[in-house]
Amino acid sequence: MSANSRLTIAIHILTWMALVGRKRPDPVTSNRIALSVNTNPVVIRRILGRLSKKGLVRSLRGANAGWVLAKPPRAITLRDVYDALGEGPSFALHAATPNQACPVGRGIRPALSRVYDSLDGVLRTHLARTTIEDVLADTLRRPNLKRT
Amino acid sequence: MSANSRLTIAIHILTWMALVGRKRPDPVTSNRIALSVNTNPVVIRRILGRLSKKGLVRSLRGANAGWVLAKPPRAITLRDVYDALGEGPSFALHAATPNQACPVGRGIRPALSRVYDSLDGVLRTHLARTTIEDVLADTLRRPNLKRT
DNA sequence: TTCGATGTAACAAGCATAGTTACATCAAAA
DNA sequence: TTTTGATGTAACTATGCTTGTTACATCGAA
Repeated sequence: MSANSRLTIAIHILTWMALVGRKRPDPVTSNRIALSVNTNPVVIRRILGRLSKKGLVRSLRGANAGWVLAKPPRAITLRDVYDALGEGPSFALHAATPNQACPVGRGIRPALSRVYDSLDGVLRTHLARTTIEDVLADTLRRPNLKRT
Repeated sequence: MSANSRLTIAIHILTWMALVGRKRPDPVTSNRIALSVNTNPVVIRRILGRLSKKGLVRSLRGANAGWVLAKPPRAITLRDVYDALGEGPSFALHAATPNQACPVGRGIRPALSRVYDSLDGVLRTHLARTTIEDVLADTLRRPNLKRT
């Protein structure tokens, strides 16, 4: 392990909401979601907060409070989720500034930034090809064929 | 920040070795490399160790000891470097096993694994298109045009 | 007004990362 | 054969991120 699991949790949340939303459109609580994800409701709310800032979900308050999808599952791509989380790039540059007196130390950071930016673009383009609906369908496909 | 910088350091090392190797093919020490990267020689040796296991560099011992590239810079792609480091995937699955009594909790991990594996493939395909020679060329290009 | 959930701050435990010291090992050169 | 300087790796530390947790003010429909 080394990376964080926030994208996984976010997709899990949205996929679960998509499934539940098929039967009733009522808002769901962070508590119920946490039961499926198996974590603390605050962890769920933290991520839902980011998703709501980007318009993927909405929170309702008062009696019958909770969360609802702001778009149909087919209109939410994994790229939307990735962008909503606003994580930094997958690869970090140097922890300490490299030697600026060295030609490589001077020029490597901009060169690598370009590589990493390009990678991020490829990543996001690829993520855009899968929707929450796709993930839900794939998630529900497997458990049925229980033969090994 | 959040990700590690080992890929950055590894590429820096190889790029620096490629530049120095242009003038003389002599082995270079982890100490000299560390001066360009601005870190501790042990950090350099740790990464060189992984690169040598995958045949990208070779270490020489005795008098005049040090490191040399095992291939020309044009024959080393960033995918080779990425693979040599053997880092895990960019996105982690759940820290705690999701609720297996829930259809989503049960099926989401295999579904996401497929997504992440596919992402890794795209990533590596893209990395394969850039060589250390390319990075060196790009690294040396900028510093000359010092106008702002 | 009540009541249950949101939204967020604050803190703890566990890990990974990067840096550092120390030292055994090695092999070419003298 | 001895010297010498660098490799290769273990061990430890400081720092920061991640996740989990408690606590609580805020909100708004019933």
